[in-house]
Amino acid sequence: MTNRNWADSFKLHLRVGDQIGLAIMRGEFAPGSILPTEAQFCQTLGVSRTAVREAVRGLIAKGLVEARSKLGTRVRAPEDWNQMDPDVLKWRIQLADTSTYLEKMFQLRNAVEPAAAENAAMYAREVDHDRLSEAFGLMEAAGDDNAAWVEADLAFHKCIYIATRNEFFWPIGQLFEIGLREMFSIAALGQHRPRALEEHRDLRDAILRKDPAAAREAAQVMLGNARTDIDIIREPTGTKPKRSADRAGE
Amino acid sequence: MTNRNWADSFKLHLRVGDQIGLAIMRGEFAPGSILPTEAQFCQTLGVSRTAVREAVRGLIAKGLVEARSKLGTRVRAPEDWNQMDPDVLKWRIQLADTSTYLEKMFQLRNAVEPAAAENAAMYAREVDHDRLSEAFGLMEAAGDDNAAWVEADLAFHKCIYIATRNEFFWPIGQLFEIGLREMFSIAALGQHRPRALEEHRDLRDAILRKDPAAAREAAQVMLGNARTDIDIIREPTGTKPKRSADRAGE
DNA sequence: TGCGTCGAATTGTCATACAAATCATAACGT
DNA sequence: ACGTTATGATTTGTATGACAATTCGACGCA
Repeated sequence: MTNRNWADSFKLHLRVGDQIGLAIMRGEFAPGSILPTEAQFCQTLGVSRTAVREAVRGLIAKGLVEARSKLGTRVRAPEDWNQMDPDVLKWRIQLADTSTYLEKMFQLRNAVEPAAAENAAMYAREVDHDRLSEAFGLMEAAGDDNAAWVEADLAFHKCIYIATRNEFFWPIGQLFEIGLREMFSIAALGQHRPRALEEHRDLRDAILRKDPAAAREAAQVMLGNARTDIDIIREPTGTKPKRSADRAGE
Repeated sequence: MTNRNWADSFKLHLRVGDQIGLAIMRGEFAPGSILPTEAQFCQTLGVSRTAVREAVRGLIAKGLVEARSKLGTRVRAPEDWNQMDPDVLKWRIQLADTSTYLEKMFQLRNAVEPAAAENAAMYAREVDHDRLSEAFGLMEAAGDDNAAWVEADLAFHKCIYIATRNEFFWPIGQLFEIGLREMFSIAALGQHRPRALEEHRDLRDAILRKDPAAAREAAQVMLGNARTDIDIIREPTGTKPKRSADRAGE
């Protein structure tokens, strides 16, 4: 079920969409400008017009471009294209400077996640409690397996967002999930893990006993520490995560 | 041609996408199930396969469905489809119960908007200040023109989100903009407007003088008042939702 | 029973043709 | 000379038909 490259490798129109979308976000086609005609893309990329058109349909759906007869397909303003889209996000990560990206993501996360925890404490149902406990169990069981720990961590936070029973929180959790997963292949938070585990336990307990204030508090503590951990990573002194993403921008 | 009610989207594939997307969100096609084949849609809707395919491309881009050979196009789980997409949002609004929708939106808004104001106070550039002042000027100048006031109000808040200089805040502002605009066609003005104008002025001033704490405070005050007005709407006494629509825009 | 093979169904891609929209330009009338 | 209208050209939109790729299911065979 976790096929990620499936979208990239197969389906021609998705590959084409990837190419064009990335080119747009790279600034190769400036906002407001008209990008090459379908026919030109056909020739450039060596594919049929159908493929190009279907790719462009995807970009239209993501708000990156708008197409009108005779005028051509125009690149829309960056404020208009829908930043939460997984693909848009993926392209952004491939191009962004890692540190500022992290900074911005945490700005939003600091705003949202405590509120999400609060709402989760208020509105979570039993199935949410079960899933949250299960995810926490996976974190406990992760041991030295970094990959497992990261996955469990992400699952834990996703549970919180879903437990809010508010669909509008989901995509934000998704944003962090995608961002963090893309950015760190393996996180280097090893020495902080016992403390992080305790913080997660506090948050889980607060949600389970339906204590919104405590949940908010626990989330804030957790985020504060996570933020400093990130700052540690950003220092060139410690172990550096593999930074494969930010190179694509050059 | 089957449905003549949708005059906004000329393009056939967009109308088709609207129909199918709405049907999916209406639960007509359950998550995990396979929806009718392209050929069947062609016959049902009386359009060519091209139109259906391009419509489905849009739905794929929005995460609503995934298509694989022979298996058909499967409806993905609701957590997977990308809730921030303007169209998805629009469909949701058309189907949602208004009061719970408002409630959920404000849960998120309470979390995000004070933080956005804080960030705007810190990171706004001159062009942002100008645009914010301009939008506020439009609000002042709106007078008795309700439509103008609502538009100016939405523009004002959009300015704040953009002034954060954090792309991840944008789509959330977009969410509110779309939601409020779709929900209330044109709002009747409330007697709250003078107070609302003052609150907006406070917020603007705090951002202009780069005072994050004050900006956060001002946003919270404004949201608190808007929230209570919303609560009035939710009274089952049959009060018209239109009454407080303009307050909801804050 | 277990296995491979083949066929059918469905999406994926291609090619072509024409329709619709719209901009540029030329022709026309006043 | 100027504005208006007709015409044409260009680009996207839609339709249609064909074939490829993939995969499920059923049949036949050992």
